[in-house]
Amino acid sequence: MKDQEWLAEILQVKDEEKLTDKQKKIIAAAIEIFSEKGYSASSTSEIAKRAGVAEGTIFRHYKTKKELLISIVGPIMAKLIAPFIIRDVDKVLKKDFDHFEDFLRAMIENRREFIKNNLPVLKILLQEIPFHPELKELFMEHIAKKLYERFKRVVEHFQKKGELIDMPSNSVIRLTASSIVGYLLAKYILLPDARWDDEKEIERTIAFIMHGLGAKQSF
Amino acid sequence: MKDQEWLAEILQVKDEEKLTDKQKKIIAAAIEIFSEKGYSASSTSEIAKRAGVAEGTIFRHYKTKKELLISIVGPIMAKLIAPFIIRDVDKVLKKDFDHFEDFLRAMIENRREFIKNNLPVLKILLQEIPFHPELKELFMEHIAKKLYERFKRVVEHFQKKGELIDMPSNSVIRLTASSIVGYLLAKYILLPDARWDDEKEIERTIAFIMHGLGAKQSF
DNA sequence: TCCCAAAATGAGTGATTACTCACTTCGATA
DNA sequence: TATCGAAGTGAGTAATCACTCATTTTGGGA
Repeated sequence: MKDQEWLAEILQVKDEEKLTDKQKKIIAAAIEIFSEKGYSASSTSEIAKRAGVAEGTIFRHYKTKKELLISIVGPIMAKLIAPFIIRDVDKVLKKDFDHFEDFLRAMIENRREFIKNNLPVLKILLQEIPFHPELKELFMEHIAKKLYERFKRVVEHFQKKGELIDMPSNSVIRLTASSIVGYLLAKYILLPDARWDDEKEIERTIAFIMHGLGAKQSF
Repeated sequence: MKDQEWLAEILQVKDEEKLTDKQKKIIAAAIEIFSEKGYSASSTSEIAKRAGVAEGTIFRHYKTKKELLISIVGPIMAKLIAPFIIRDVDKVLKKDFDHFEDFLRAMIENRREFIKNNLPVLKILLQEIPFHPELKELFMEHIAKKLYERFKRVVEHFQKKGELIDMPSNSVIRLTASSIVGYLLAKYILLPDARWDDEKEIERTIAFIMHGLGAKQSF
């Protein structure tokens, strides 16, 4: 783990709780080990050892191992959609962006830093969601649903403006999200060691989406 | 587990080994439990119990738990690229497909059934690849690399034909794969319970790719 | 300096883990 | 039908698991 900016970021979320020095070390160690071996294959004894802490200290602050997982992975979900909540999307639509293209560019730029800084935690989230129904519901109900609703309004706004193709918004969202998530997944997970000309790749991705969904033709 | 066509499919690969009845039950149980709880959280005792077999029987056929995992997940990789190996891609290009579009359609159609029948095993593969270097290398070296090479030749073929945009083949592949994998992931993993008008969604996806990468303009 | 609640400790708990092995059962062949 | 290697068994093993708790250490206010 060369880079530990994510620690600062996740701790910032939890600052209100005034964490002990050892608590911070526990969280840091847990993130490292969970993302290296997966939640189930990680033992509390190993986390304690890497944190330089007695095993009992972990259970003083977290009743169970799963509570430790959720305390790590929960806060990241809120931050994931924060920029879509804080500024109301309607205002964003009417003032800031003349074109869908600009909206996409701003969104990618906005979330890129966040993803880079929180990569290990996002990896854990992605890995564990299928196996923890509480996590899945937390994500689906409070994150995916809201993200979907807001994105849908953006899409329909630009469809009415005649900028986007006349296609069910579900499909527009799926195709747009696939392209963007595909880029992020390739860059950060599949081929993290490859050389990436990020600016060009992002522009290619945006151009691809706009040509694919532009309102030149109908289906 | 309503549908168990995948059992027939994976056993078909292993037929040469003349598996015992109990061996088949072990494999079936292991696939179910691995895909339900993940490899690490699955115990050999539970697998034995669900297979209706003594725990020792598992270790008569597989030295370790990990060997059982690999015996399940390994063969599926070969089948994943089989259609790209059996018929040489060059012949496919020169005879069967006049347009990139037709190639995409045939590829999606071809792999759809396979993915449907092998979903639990593919889920296990996807989940466990990050944590098992042997698996990762097996996949990267023998599957991803070959798939990439062949796909690259297809893309460059249609670029020379003037059908595809003048863009680095890496980016063309990334954008195409994102769109297709995005559709399959959404249909089978993210929203398996939603109603899908598959024919329309596939046509939308292909049209999206062709408009996005068609040779009308250059970058 | 004393005090005390919160923080931290680490030996100890029973349960569960992957895996072993001496033994029994099975089934094809001679 | 007798034989023999492979298939199957299940009690047993040491190690490790998440978690507990009586006890000690710590740090800030009086």
